Amino acid sequence: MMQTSSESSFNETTYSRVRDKLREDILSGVFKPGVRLRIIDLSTRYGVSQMPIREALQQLQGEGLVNLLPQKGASVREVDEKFVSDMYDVRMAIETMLVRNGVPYMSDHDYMKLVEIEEQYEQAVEEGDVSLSLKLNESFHKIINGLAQNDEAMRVIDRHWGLIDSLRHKYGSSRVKDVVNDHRLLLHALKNRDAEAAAAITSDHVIKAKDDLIARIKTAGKG
Amino acid sequence: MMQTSSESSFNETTYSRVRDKLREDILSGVFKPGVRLRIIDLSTRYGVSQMPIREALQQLQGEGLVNLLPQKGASVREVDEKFVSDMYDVRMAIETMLVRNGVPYMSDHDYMKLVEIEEQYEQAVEEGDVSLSLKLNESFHKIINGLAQNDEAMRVIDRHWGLIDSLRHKYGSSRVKDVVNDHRLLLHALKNRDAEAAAAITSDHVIKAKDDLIARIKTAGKG
DNA sequence: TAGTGGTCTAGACCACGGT
DNA sequence: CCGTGGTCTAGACCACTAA
Repeated sequence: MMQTSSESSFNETTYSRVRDKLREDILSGVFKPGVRLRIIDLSTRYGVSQMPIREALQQLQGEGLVNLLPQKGASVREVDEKFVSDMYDVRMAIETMLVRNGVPYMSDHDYMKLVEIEEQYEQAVEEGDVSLSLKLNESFHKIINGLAQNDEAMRVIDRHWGLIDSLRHKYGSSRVKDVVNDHRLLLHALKNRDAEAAAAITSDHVIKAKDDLIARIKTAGKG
Repeated sequence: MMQTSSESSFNETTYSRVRDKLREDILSGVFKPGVRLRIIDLSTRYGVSQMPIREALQQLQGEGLVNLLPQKGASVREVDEKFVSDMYDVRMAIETMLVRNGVPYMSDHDYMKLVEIEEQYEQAVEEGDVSLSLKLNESFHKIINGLAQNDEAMRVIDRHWGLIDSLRHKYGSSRVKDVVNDHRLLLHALKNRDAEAAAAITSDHVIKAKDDLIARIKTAGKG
């Protein structure tokens, strides 16, 4: 059997393809939190031998999506309330730092871009386009986080966020109105180049998002 | 050839052994930042075949110690001034959050343990035992960071810290006196269960440590 | 168009857990 | 003490690079 011959995507290895597909399968709920991931099963599922599967699992462990125990096997990361809370606290800490450090580097062009995205975001909210609004919201925060040019910090919050983000899609949000308000406050602080105010608003914003998601998970669990 | 037969350490796989040895070799300077890591070389060096080496490299990439490019190979992570600065900013953000969240959970026993470690620390400093003082300093901060019980946050700051820590050993510190003072201030805030004061002191403490290390790297580079 | 070196497969090895 | 399934080895395969 040839290895990567058939329809070989350019500059893409087998393990990276498996990793991306497996990540997608986990985040879309094909493999739910806690389930065992048997290498042989995955091997037949993705049509490759065992080693590329293992490499993919190693990498997904690095992303926090998978638990991997020597001689024991792999399982999808459990996400409980505490995990969600801990992750949001990490995000809060880092985003607050990033906005505080980033404000001095913000150009007028950056600011105008933010205003533009916020307008599109509010329109998407108005029209009830949940998918688009989540995407625009992500762009909004990504631009702000990027101002400080701290690649390590960006990697930390990008890396372990997949599972949380899938929960946000699943449970939605009950505070879109409030989010819009937070964004406007933040834009106002940014316009004034007020780093401390922007940091305080960001901190508050993330904590409210955390409390909202956890509340929704709780009620869903009871329902 | 048997695989893990000779002197098989209990419950330890080949890749984990290679990973630990390779990490040690990187942090101790056997493989310096930027150097290429050839799988075949490592394969002969550690006396195993190529796959365990690759798995070890995948994991070390997850720890940020190694860069890994598909079809290109691996290299030891470059550490420049910006990397050090970025990592310290991440640490500052997370430790500040941890101490703020942790203070309400601190028991009297925790506090007494901290006082005890600080006494040992100051004595080690007095005696000029650098290795011991670094170790005690680590214990001190680990206890404080652990109060909030945020495993994810702990993982983030533990994970990518190896390279920075090796720099601290290499370049030392010019502010041991100042560190002792910071610790005492911090203990005082903790005694009063003043989370905000403790957070402010922590933030300041980490930033000073960053500036000190970077200054030392700079002067060493010029010297 | 070699040569170098990363990647994949197949099968053997063996740790662990249930019988 | 056997079955299941994770792990390792050897060698083949092939992507990239330098002439």
